[in-house]
Amino acid sequence: MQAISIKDIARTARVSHSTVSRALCHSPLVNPETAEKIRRIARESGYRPSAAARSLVSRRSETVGVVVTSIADPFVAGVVSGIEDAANEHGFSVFLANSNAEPEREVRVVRSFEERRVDGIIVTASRVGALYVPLLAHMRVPIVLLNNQHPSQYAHSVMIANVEAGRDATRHLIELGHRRIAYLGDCYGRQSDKERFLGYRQALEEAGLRFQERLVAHGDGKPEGARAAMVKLLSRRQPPTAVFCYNDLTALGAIRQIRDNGLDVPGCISVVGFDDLYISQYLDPPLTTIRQPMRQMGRMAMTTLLQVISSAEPGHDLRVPGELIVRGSTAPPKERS
Amino acid sequence: MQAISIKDIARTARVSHSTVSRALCHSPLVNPETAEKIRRIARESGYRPSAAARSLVSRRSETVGVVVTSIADPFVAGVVSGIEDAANEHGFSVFLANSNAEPEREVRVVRSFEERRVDGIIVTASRVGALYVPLLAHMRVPIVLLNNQHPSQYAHSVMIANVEAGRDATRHLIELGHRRIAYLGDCYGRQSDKERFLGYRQALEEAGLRFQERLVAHGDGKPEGARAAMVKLLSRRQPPTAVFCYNDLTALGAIRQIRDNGLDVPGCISVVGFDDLYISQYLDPPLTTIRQPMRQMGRMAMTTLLQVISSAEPGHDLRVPGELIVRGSTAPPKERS
DNA sequence: TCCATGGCTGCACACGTGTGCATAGGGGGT
DNA sequence: ACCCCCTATGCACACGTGTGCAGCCATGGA
Repeated sequence: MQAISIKDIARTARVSHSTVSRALCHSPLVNPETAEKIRRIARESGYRPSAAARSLVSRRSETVGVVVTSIADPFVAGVVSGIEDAANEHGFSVFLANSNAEPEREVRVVRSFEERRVDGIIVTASRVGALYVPLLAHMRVPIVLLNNQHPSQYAHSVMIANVEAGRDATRHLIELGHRRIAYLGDCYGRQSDKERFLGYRQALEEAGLRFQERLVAHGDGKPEGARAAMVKLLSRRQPPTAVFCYNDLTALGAIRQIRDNGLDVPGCISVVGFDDLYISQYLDPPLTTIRQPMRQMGRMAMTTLLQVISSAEPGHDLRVPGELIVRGSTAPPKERS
Repeated sequence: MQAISIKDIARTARVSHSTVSRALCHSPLVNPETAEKIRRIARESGYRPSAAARSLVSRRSETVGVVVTSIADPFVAGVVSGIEDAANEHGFSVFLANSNAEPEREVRVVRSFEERRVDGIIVTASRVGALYVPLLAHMRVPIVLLNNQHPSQYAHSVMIANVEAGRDATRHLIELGHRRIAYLGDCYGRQSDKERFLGYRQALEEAGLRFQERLVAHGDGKPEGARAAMVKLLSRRQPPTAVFCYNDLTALGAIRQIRDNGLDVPGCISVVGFDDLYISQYLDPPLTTIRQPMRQMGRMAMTTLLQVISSAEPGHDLRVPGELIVRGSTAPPKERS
C-alpha cells in the first residue's frame, strides 16, 4: 500500500494526470468544476504531493542545510530556533547536522547536503571555517555564515557587533568606577574572541586606562576552562576588581572560582558575561551581560539566505548590535584604586 | 550550469547510463576495468547522486523528521544531539521542526514531513500528544515518542523511569533526615509530572511519612512559575525543609525564591532537581539532581526507529533509569522535626 | 454552412536513478 | 562448424510531477 499519487486521483476522476497536476496548482487552464472535483478527491483521499518528484523537475528542494558544532550549545540552539521559525514561515524545511568540530564528519555532512540538493546552507559557530568553506563553495549554493570567523567572498554572514559590544561592556565597568578590569577570553585564535578583546582595549584607551597584559587570561568558552584562567587572574599581586568574560558560561565558571577563593560577587569583584543565555537572568546574582538576540539572528540568517536564493541579492554582511543588560553581578568597587 | 548526473558521466565514459548506475553501486555485472574508469570519472567530476531521484524509485528517503516543542529547551537540545549523532552514523539526515506547542503549526509540520516522505518520526516532549498522534498515524510511518505523555499503540517510545527516579530523589532527602519534604511540580496534567509525583508519594509511604497536600505546589516547569509556587510553600506555618522539584529550571527558580526570603540553600532548605542540565553542576550551590542521559536517550530513540524502519521490530517501550547525582544543594536539616 | 476562435484536455517528454530483460560478443566443447 | 554458456552492455520502463504542444469540441460571427 503506497502513498497515493496524482495518477490515482486521475483514475478516480476519469481525467489524465496532467489535468490533476494543473488543478492542484490552480492553473486557470482547467474547467472550474473539474478542478473543484479533483481538489475534493485529493482532499478526501489525503493526497500529499511528493517533494522528491516535484524537486526533481523544479530543481529546487525548498530545503536548507544547517550545520552547527553542537546543538547542545544553548547559543546555537537559540539561533537554530530562529532559523527554523523563518524557514517554516516560507515553506522551507531544515536539515540539521552537528559537526562536533570533527573534520571527517564535516565532510560527511557537506556531502549529504549536496546529495539532498539543499537550496542553501547556514553555518554557525564553526571554528574551522576556512578548512571547509572551499568544500561548501564547491556546490553552487548560497551560504550564510553566522558568527563565523571567516566571512569570505563566497559567503554572506550575520554577526554580532563584537567590538562595539565589548566596548559597551567594558565601559559599563569603567563607569561604575573600576580601574583594574580583566578580560577572560575564549581559547586563542577565534575571531569573535579577538574582536571582543579589541572592544575591551578600545574602552580602556578612551578612558585613559593603561592596558595590562597580566589582566588578560584565556579559557575555553566553558566553565571549566574559565575557572583555571580565573585562578591565574586572582593570583596577581593586584587582582582585578572586575572581569569582562568572553561569554556567559565563562562568567559562570569565573564566579564559581571567585567564590571558592572566599570573595564575593559583585561585592569584591564584578563580572560581565556575553550572550544572555536563558538561565543567566536566574543565576545568583543575576548576570550582567551582553544580550545577543539569538533567535532574531537566526531569523536574519534565514531570511538573508532566502533572499539570496531568490537572487534578490541583498548586502553581504550584516552586523547585529548587542545590548548591555545590567543585572546584579556588577557593582561599584569597594576600594578606590 | 546544473549538477552533473550519471548521464553526463555516461557520455564521457562512452557507455550507457545504466552501466554508470551499476558501476557506482558496485554491481558485479560490470567489467572491473570499466567500473574503475567510471568511478574515477565520477570522483574527478565531483559527482553526487541525487537523493530525490534515488528515493523516488527506492521509495525510501533515508530521512527522519524530528518534531520538538522548542529546540531552545536545553533538555530537548541534548536529546536532538543524540538523535542526530545516531542518524548520521547510519547515513540518515534529520529534518528538525519546532512546534512551539501551536496546534496549527503542528499540522503544518506533519504535512511537510508527509510531503518529504520521511521514513520515520520522532516526537519529543510534546504536551499535545493525543491531539495529533492520529495525524501522525495517518501516514504509514513508524513513530517514536520520547518522554511523551501518550505512548499509544501506534507509537514506540523511549521514556525516563519517572516513578523510580522520583522515588530515588525523595529517598535521598529522607535519608538525610528530612521529614517535611515538599513537591514542586510542573503544570497540571502532564504525565511525567504525575509519575514523578507518584514516586515522591511512594518514597514517603515506604518511610512511614505522612503525605501532606499542603506541601505540594505546581509551577510551569520554568523559573518564573517555580518562584510563585515556592512563595506558597514558604508561607506555610510549617514550611518544608526540603523540596523535590520537577526539573532543574524549577529548582533554579525555587532556590532564588528561597534566598530572596533570606533563607539558605542547603542550610535551611535542601533542593533536588531533575534533568541534570549542563549548567546545573556549575550553579551555586551545585545542584543535586536526577540525571537524564539526554544524548543517550536521543540515540536510543533513533536506533529504535531505525530498527522499526528495517522492520526488525524490537520492544515497543523502553524505560531508561535516571541517576541520582548528589551535589551541594542538599544537606541534613538543621532542626529535627 | 463554413471557418475562426477560445476553452479545455490528453499526449508525450523531461527530471535523475534503478533494474528486468534482451542482446551482442567471445570462448570453449563436441 | 555449430551450439551453448557466460560476461558485459544497452534498451526501455518505472518512480511522481510539471509543462509545451497538439487536438477536440463548442460557440459565435460572417
